[in-house]
Amino acid sequence: MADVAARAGVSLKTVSRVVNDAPYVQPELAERVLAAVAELGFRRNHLASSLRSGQATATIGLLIEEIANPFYATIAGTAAEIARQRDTMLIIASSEEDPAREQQLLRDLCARRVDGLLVVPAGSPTGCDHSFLRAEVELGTSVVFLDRPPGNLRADTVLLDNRGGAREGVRRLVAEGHRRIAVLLDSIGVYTMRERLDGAQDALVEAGVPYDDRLVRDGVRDPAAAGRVVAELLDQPDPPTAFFSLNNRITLGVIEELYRRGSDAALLAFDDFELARLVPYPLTVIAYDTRALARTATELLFRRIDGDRSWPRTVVLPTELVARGLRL
Amino acid sequence: MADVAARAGVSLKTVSRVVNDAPYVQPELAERVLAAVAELGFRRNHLASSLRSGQATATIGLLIEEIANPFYATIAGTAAEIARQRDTMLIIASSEEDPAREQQLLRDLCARRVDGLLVVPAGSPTGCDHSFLRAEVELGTSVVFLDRPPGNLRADTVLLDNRGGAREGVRRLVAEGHRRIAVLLDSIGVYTMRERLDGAQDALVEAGVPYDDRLVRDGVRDPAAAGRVVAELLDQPDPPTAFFSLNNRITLGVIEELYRRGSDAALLAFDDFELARLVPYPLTVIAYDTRALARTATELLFRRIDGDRSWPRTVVLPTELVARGLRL
DNA sequence: GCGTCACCTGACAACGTTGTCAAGATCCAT
DNA sequence: ATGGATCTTGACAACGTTGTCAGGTGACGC
Repeated sequence: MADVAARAGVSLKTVSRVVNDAPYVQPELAERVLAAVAELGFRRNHLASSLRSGQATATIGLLIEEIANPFYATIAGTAAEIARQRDTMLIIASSEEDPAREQQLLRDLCARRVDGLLVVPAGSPTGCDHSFLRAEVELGTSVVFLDRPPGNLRADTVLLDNRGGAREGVRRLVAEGHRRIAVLLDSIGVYTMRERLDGAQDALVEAGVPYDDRLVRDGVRDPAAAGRVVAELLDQPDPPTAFFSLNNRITLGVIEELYRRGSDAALLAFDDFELARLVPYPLTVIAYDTRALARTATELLFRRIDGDRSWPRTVVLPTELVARGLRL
Repeated sequence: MADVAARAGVSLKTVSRVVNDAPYVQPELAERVLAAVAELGFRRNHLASSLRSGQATATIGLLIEEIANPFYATIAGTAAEIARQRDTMLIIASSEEDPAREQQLLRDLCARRVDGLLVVPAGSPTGCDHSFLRAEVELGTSVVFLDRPPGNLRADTVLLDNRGGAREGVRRLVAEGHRRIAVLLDSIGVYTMRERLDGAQDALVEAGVPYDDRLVRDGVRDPAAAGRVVAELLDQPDPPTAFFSLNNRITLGVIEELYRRGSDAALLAFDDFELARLVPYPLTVIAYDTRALARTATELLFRRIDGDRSWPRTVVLPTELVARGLRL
């Protein structure tokens, strides 16, 4: 910048004014400055700029579990889109469900002085503790949680109606006459899984269906494991007549095994997925609007960044039952 | 930091030494400093730090077309993973196939003084011009291109063997006796599409199959459009006996329409996808290792960041034909 | 007693910006 | 002419760090 100033024969401050198109610069001088900028290939250093001005790095951080997962990819895409409308860059970090790593990444993001943070808390058996963020929040970093609530911190939160959705879905299974419903889940440590399981139990209790906890299988981490669990459950005496899969990775494995066996068990699955229509087994999915989840959270975040100091709010978005799959 | 220094009764520099655990600090002083850090909730300002030290923002930029697309999400996830091993953050930006936006985003990333840039160039009919990056490269920002080559710039590039893969696939169709092969593509402006189409033509030419350009359909932007194009082609006299879909979004629409009609046309498709095994129509996919693509590019980038000044290289990764889908 | 060396500490400037302020120029209405 | 308002410019300090350098202490060998 000093070089530009020298070349244009003006002061540093005038160059600064021109590159920020501030008022009160003679057109002729501005032109000289712009020429010098072009010749020298000058580019404003965003770091120095936001260091000086204290706030406004025009960057927000997004902390999710895993970028490659379509759910989080959709969230990231939506957040990036809204951020771009405000010329804000998005730093994405993955915690891989590890609370320690989550904390480290959040601290690092704060050290980079992001304007705000969108956080999907890492699931953990002990429950996450986000109280370390309080200092940052007071220091001016806005934080919004999505998909899962924070631990030990009051902040804006956007959730899905996991419990209500699961309840509705299982109600339908019960209404269709199912009494033995197997539930497959990834990890009971994760908030959304607990909620969905609770919703299923709500529906069973209200219908007076006895609860058989041998039908609930935790720790189903991937499609292959899901397939094995389905096989095992179907091979036992008095097998389940319906399956409830609590996430879409599990759903894939369940479908494959049910299709392979030509089973006629009912299938209820949390999470819609793009190819659900083309899958060779009929199922009911509990769908929701992932983009709306991300949009709500990101807009809430920007409202905070813009200075909204009102009381933190929690938004819960609805789910919907949708029939999917091919009836071959 | 000044507050910490005051509280611990030491100089700024000593605090700096402690928080960077530099040598030559008395344990007792270090302890006092750490106590002050904890009490005051001090957090090092990464911006100021990298401003001072000139280089090393510990941040890289990734420019892709669209985060929500699973292909790019996989790339982003892989890049983030490798970056994290080096305590580097990842800024992700989407160009949405718009070269002007791409240029603006790349300039912005450079202004943020990222250590390096991973770029999937935006496809455009006119071909992209990345010469504006030359100044940045000379100024010290490393750049690696992936999936598509840069325009007017010599830089490391990691590509897939689009042409070879398409050639192999179409060779197989021809070997099975197909003579009328329809090709559906998104946009001929995109490098990968041109290469794949060229590969298909290579195979036809070498087999002496006459080329009917009414069977090549450009501008197929989404699954619904693909379905309509398939319907139209099959309804005309002398319909194609095989379809070649040049990307996976098109493939979904083609499958749906072929399945709906109970067609027996052969289907060849570029890009594998997770549910390909469960789709109700047999197809051959041209698969490749997306993670390897991203890994190669990211490792190349870090080698450059670490000071590798050797001649820019271009890496081409192989593709593979895989049978997918259910034969109902 | 003196030089050498390793260890420890702090003053100061610098990184590249921009906010603050003061001062000069110009214009208009009194 | 005079006062005031508006426009235009630049000197300077500051943002929060860290590299450089100079200086201090103590131990050791001669």
